[in-house]
Amino acid sequence: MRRSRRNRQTIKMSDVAEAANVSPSTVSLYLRRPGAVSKRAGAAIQSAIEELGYVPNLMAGGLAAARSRVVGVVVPSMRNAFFAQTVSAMQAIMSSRGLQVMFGNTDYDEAAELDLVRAYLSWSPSAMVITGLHHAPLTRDLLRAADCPVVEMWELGASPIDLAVGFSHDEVGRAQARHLIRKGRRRLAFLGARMQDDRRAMQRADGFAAEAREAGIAAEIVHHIKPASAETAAALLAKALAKDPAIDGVAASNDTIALGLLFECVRRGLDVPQHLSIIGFGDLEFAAFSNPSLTTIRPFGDVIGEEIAGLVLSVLEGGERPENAIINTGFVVVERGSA
Amino acid sequence: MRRSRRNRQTIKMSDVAEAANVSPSTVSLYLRRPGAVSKRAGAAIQSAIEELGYVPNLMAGGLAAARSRVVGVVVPSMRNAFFAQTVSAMQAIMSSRGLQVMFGNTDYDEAAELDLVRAYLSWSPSAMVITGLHHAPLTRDLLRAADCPVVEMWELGASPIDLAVGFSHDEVGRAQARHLIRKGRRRLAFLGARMQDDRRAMQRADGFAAEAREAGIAAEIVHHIKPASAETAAALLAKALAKDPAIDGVAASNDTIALGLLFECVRRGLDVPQHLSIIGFGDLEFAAFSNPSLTTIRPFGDVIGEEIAGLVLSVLEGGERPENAIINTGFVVVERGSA
DNA sequence: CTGTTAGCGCGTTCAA
DNA sequence: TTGAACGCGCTAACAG
Repeated sequence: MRRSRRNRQTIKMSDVAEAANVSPSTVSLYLRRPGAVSKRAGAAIQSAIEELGYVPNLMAGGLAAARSRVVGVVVPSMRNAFFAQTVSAMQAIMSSRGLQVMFGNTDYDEAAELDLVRAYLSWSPSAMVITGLHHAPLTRDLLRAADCPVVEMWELGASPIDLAVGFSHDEVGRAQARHLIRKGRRRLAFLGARMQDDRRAMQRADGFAAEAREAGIAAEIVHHIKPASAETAAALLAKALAKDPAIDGVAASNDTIALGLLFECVRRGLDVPQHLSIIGFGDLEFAAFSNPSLTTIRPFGDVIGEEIAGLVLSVLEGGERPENAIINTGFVVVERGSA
Repeated sequence: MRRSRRNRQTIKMSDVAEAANVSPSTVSLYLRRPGAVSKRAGAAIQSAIEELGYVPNLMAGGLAAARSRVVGVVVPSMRNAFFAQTVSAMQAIMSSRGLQVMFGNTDYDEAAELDLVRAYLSWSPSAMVITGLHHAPLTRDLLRAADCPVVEMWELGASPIDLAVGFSHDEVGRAQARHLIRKGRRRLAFLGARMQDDRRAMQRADGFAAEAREAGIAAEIVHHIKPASAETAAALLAKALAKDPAIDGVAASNDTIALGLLFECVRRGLDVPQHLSIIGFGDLEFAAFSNPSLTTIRPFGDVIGEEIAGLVLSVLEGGERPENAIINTGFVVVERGSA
């Protein structure tokens, strides 16, 4: 029966100490700073650990140190390839340095975000990583009061709580508009899904509109309440064409929408990029496969994850703290067939 | 300066107890079983908690209980949409019941898997969730000795350590072959990426070959060492055609390969499904968008996550344990244009 | 470099 | 139903 709770003979630090003929605190010290212990003691401890199969109890350690090796990570959705990429890259590095990633999805819900932040803070984490710069006031307060580095990611612009790693979505929208304009397009539209929840998509839309306005070019912003999908894309295109049948260049809030648009254009017999130029955002794997292939914007999600891991590790280990560091990971326009 | 460690005034259970005029253990009892405390005391405690903004210290609780509300989850890669879906679905349910998900990617490396398992076990988790049924012997031993439910997911077949939720990859391979045969295809091939690491892909290939053999039909298995991508797919197709230029039906180890094949067929002027039928695996979002759209197999990754959450929660709460439960979440063939 | 001494904040007996 | 006592396994001063 595997359910009994107290039956397992757990090897603890004092057992290791006894086997190695040293005191528990020497073992503890060896585990945390191997160099601070004599070679003889270190070797004895190491072999005792291996023979006994000792595994440290991280909860006890965390309780005593008032700090755990946990990093709390809050994202809108891991189903989104962006965040999956960032969190995976981050986890790989952190894991190799003894940090454990706890993650949760908010599904763009501020109440869920607050719950997750509260839950993670109750583990006395080594760091908190959260998506975006906008949070409920209470969430912000909790994070500001947190006794650990706080990294806000995937967005730059407003003033961060502590550290920030990401890029400007306003700039992305502007780059989308500039690209279409450079291609000779003069009647633009930005098509976005679920922008009422996704503030970063909204910022891209605003940047897009601003850039067009400054260039003296017409630009519609069309949005749909539902999340990105092929159907949403079809509905968005219909709506945009209804507003202005002569639209010749569109930016999509993400590549799922952009690919859906490509698909819908085929269905309608609209030639891309002849009649309509399309530029996406995200550079999904399939952006390169479509026909025509999708011109889009690549944001470097993995770099965001790596930078965050580096930042957190340097704060934790170096002691040297890049106070209020802001890292811009940038983005590039990937020009392909659709625009 | 946010780096000082002991400066934050943490509200602890004893503070709540004092404010509510009860003893700490009554507060503890109230938190764990609200019904076991008198109405008066309960109300007093509740308001004290809210006024003080008390947040339980999960490490202290876990240490005392010899068990944390952590669930360790080990997947090959969160970048893989399958696992992102499963883990997200699981996390959503678990989080609503007070369980925290800690996850890590193995990148199909058994040593990395072992490290992660060891790390998660040192948190005295409430449950362990791991991908597949095959692990290093030591990993298996650790998991078998673990004092918590262990769920192996995304694979059924061999005998599980404890609980299992998934489906048979052998059956998937057979279904792919059957579908192609039913479509009148007589010269088959299975094209797989990175099958030396991905045992489940290998099982699909074996099932595919077995089914073809039993039907008296030729079937090649072609593989490529590198991970799935458009280039890998192109190389695989070239290799398959070199082995047998008359191949008329292929199954891909996943939809990324399948979509890459579709793309490569366009490039080569091979009509799909006229000259070549293609069936994938995974039902990626873009399988429905391609031209022709991709016939594939849908595995219900979210259901796997939900079932796991339900299983774990019932073991943890119900006490009733579905000992050695095996849940088959199945799969369906999604017929579209490519086969 | 090592050992001693005190807790970390809470769950869990058990007696009242 | 409540409270007192005890200890979970470890870290962090400090003294030697």
